[in-house]
Amino acid sequence: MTVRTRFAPSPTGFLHIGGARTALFSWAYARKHKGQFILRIEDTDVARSTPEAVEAILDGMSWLGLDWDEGPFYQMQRMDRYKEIIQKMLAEGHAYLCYSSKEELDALRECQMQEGAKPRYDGRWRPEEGKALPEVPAGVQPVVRFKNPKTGLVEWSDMVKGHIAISNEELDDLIIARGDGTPTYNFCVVVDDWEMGITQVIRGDDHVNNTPRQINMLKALGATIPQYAHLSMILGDDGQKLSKRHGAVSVMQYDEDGYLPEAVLNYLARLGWSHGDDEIFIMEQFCEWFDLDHITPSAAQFNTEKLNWVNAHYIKQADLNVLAADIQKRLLAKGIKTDGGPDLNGVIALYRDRANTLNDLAASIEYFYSQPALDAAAAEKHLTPDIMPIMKAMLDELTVTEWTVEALHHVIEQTVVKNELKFPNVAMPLRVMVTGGGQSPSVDAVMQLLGKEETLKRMSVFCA
RNA sequence: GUCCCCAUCGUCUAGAGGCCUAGGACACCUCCCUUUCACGGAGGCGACCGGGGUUCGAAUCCCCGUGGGGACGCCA
Repeated sequence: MTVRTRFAPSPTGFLHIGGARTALFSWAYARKHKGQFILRIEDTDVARSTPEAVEAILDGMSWLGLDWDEGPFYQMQRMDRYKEIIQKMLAEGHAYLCYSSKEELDALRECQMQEGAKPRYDGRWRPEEGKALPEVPAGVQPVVRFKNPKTGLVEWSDMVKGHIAISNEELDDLIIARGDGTPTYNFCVVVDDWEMGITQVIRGDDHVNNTPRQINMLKALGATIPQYAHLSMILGDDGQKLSKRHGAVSVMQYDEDGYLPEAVLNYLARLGWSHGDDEIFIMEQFCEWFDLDHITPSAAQFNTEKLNWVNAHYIKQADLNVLAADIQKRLLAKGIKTDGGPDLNGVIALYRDRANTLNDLAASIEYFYSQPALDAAAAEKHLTPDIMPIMKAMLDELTVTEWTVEALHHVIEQTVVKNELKFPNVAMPLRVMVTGGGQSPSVDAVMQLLGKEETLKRMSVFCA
C-alpha cells in the first residue's frame, strides 16, 4: 500500500517550530516511502480561523520547501460530506441528539471536578434499551453526540510511543456536530483521514487522548484504522512550554533573524530524531534516512545555540551568489546600498566563516558600504601618539602601492621591520582606522577589498 | 482531581542484556594555529532520577516511588 501522510494545521496562527517539525516528519515519511504528502487546512473553527493564518502557514511551508502532493484541502469546503455522514451515523444508531445546554454541562463538569472525578458527559440523552429520555426542551438546537462503546479497551501500537491502551470507560460521548449543525474537529479528522486514505497519522503528542475516540468512530464507520505516530512536544529554550504568549514564533521569524531554511530543517530534524552520530544532513539525505523508529518519545528543548552552529555550517557551505543576493537585500533594508561598492561576493567569501546568522554576516560587512562607527576603546588602545607618525609614513607609501593583498602585506611588513615593531603593532592601528574597530579578518585582505581610494581616505582622517 | 505519556552530560542525543571504565554534537574550559576577533585543529569538564526485583550479568526488562509533561471544550 502506498504511504499517504498529511499535515493538518488549523489556521488560527502562523506556522511555528512545533508545527514545522510535525510537517517535516510527515513530509519526510512520505518522501522516504515514495508516497504522497497531503496538506489539509482544518478550519472548522470559524470564529478563530483566518485567511491570513492560512497564508502564513502556506508561506512557512514554502519557505521550508515542504511541498505537498495533494491539497490544500479545506474542511469548510467539505461540509456537505460531513453532514451526510453524520446523518448516516444518526440513522445507524452510532450517534444521537443531545439537548443539554452549555450551562447545564458546565455545572456538571464543575460538580465532577469537585468530586475528584474525570469531567465527562454523563450520557443523559444517550438512548438505551428501556431507558426513558428527558423531555425535549423547546427552542434548543441539539448537538449530535457519538455513541462511544461503554466497555472494552481501545488499543493501538503507536509508532513512536509503543503500545497504548485506554479503557472505554474513560471516554464519554463526544460532540460531533454543534448546535448549528457544523461538525467538530474529532469528527472531521476521522472522516478526512479515512476518505483521504491516510495510512500514517503523524501528529503532535497532544492528540494522544483523541486517538481512542477517533479509532472508535473509525470502527463505527467501518473504516480502516491508520497507523499513528505521536510526536512529543518541543519546549522553549528555557525548558518552558511554547505558547503564543511564551516563546512560540513563526518559522518566518527565523528567516527574518537570518537563518537559512536548510539549517532550520536540519536542526529540527535532529530535535527528537537521530541517525547515529550524524548531525549534518541535507534534506535528500534526511528523506533517505528518516524513520519513525528513531524518534524519541520524550519532549525536547529547543536550543538556539545549536541552531546557530548548524546555521553557521550552512552559511559556510552556501552558494556565494545566493548568499550575496540575500545579504544585499538585508543591507538594503537598513538603507545600505552595495551597488558600486566593494565586490560583495569577495567580501562575503572573506567574512562568511565568522557568522552565525545572515544578519550577523550583513552587520559584519556594513563598514564596506557605509562609514564605520569608531570603537572608542579600540581607538584609545591602538591609535597611540607614538604610532601615528609611523602610520602617516605608511599612508604615504600606500599611495604608490599596487593594490593587491600581497603588496599591501609587504608594505605593512616593511613598516614593521623598519621600525623594529611586531606585526600587530602596525596591523591593529591600521585595522582601527580602516574598519573602525579592533576585529576583522586580515587587514590587508580587508584593505584590498575596500579599495585604494576609500582605504586612503579613511586613514587620512586619522593621519591629518 | 482522573486518565495517558515521558525520564542518559547544562542542552540535543547514541544506546534494542554483556561491545559501556556510557559514544557523538552544541555550549563551556585549556592548548595549538594566528595579524586582532573569528574559523579550524587537539585535549578537557560533564549524565544513566531513586528504590526494589528478574538475570551469571541491566542505562537497557518488570514493579513501586519521585519528578516532568499532556489531555479532560458545541478549540484544533
